[in-house]
Amino acid sequence: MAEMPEPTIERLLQLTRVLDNCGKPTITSSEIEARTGWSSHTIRKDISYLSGDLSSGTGYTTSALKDAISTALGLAEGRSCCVVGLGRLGSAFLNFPGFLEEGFKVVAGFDSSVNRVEILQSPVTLYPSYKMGEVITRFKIELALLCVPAAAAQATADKLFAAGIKGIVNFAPVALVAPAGTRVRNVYVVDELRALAAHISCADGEIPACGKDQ
Amino acid sequence: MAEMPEPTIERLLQLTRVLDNCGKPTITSSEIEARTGWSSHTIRKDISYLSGDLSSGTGYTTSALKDAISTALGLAEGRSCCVVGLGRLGSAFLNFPGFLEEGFKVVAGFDSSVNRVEILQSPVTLYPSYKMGEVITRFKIELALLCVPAAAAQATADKLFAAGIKGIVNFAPVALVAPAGTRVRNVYVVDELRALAAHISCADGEIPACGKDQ
DNA sequence: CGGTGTGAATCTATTCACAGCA
DNA sequence: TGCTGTGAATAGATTCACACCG
Repeated sequence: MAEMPEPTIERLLQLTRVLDNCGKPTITSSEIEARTGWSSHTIRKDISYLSGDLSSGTGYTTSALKDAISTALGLAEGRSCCVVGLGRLGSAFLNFPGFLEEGFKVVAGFDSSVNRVEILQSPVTLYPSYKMGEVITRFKIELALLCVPAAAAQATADKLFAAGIKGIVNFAPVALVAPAGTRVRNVYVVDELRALAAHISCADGEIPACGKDQ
Repeated sequence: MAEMPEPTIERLLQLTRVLDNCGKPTITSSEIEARTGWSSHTIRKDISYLSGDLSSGTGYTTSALKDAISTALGLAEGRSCCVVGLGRLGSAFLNFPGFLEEGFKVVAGFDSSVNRVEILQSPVTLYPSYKMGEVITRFKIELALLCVPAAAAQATADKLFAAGIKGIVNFAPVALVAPAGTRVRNVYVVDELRALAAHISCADGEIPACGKDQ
């Protein structure tokens, strides 16, 4: 079995969302094409990277496919994560049930304000930021949701990586520098709007040169 | 000037974040490499798709580069957008100043609950959902932030596209089907964690086949 | 020289075409 | 016949190599 291309991984990740909402025991590659816009060829190729007994003659068994993606991508492991920066966004994550449902356990929250750490009600244990290193090591936390202000984002990320964090979901509008072997994924709504706007300009021909649609 | 590859567009969009936070009048491709992980070759190639007088002999003039990206990608236009679904997330967007700073104007909010529309305080005019088509046409709204529950997401998206919306930022954990000429960008934190987890598994060698790092 | 700009070469991903299976 | 699975062909993006400019 060959190495999975990066885009394939991204599509398989998305594909589980389609399978969750398809409501049928079986699904064909062309049905997936209709729901995603990816060509059935691409989808079949993507799925061919997985192993297992997936095609019941006609179409794939949705549950088997979901499981295959889950194990192939190492999503069945139940990883620990933490929330860093307990402002409006960060504290909302403390009470969000969706993480557990997908196998992620939020085991700690951090904030530089000791006061806030003491006052906030939360089902997750909260710590002042200076305990980050210790707590991350102790609970073997691998992932972090970084919700601090932009100005503090890089410094905080540095501490997280030093403590052994492997991946950060970054909510600050800043491009973080990250050491080798780690990953950052940025979530910033304005940037999503900008990406959409770029493609609109392109489609309208307002703009000289630009990639094509879908 | 050739067509811009899709990945180039994505990187140029990200690049403005680096330029915003670099604090210098000029920046070289290798400095950008250090801050982003993309090779200086790739960056120079990306920038070569832009037009204008960008390289002052040594390095690029940051402000000129920012402007060039902005015009090349059609981001200088001041597009109108709306918020659909005024729950916790949606109503937070009504008061968020970051959109305007980047040239996006939130001109309407919609919710299926007439009651909620009447009660909510907001700097943005709010409407009941059945007025979506009319309002979107009247104000030439091009973009939507879709913050409705997962079960309502596709139906609402269909109405938005029918009304002429060109791009949706989707916060529901659902893969939306979208007509040709339109775009959807998904923002869902759990999926970001899953992507990180997939790459961790890969790096740890826990998983048979998988793309490589960075 | 230390940088940028860009055609050519390499590497990667997608699409095609067809064999195999229910 | 309609679908999956996969090597081969095409298209696409990145990397390289070198000319060129301050």
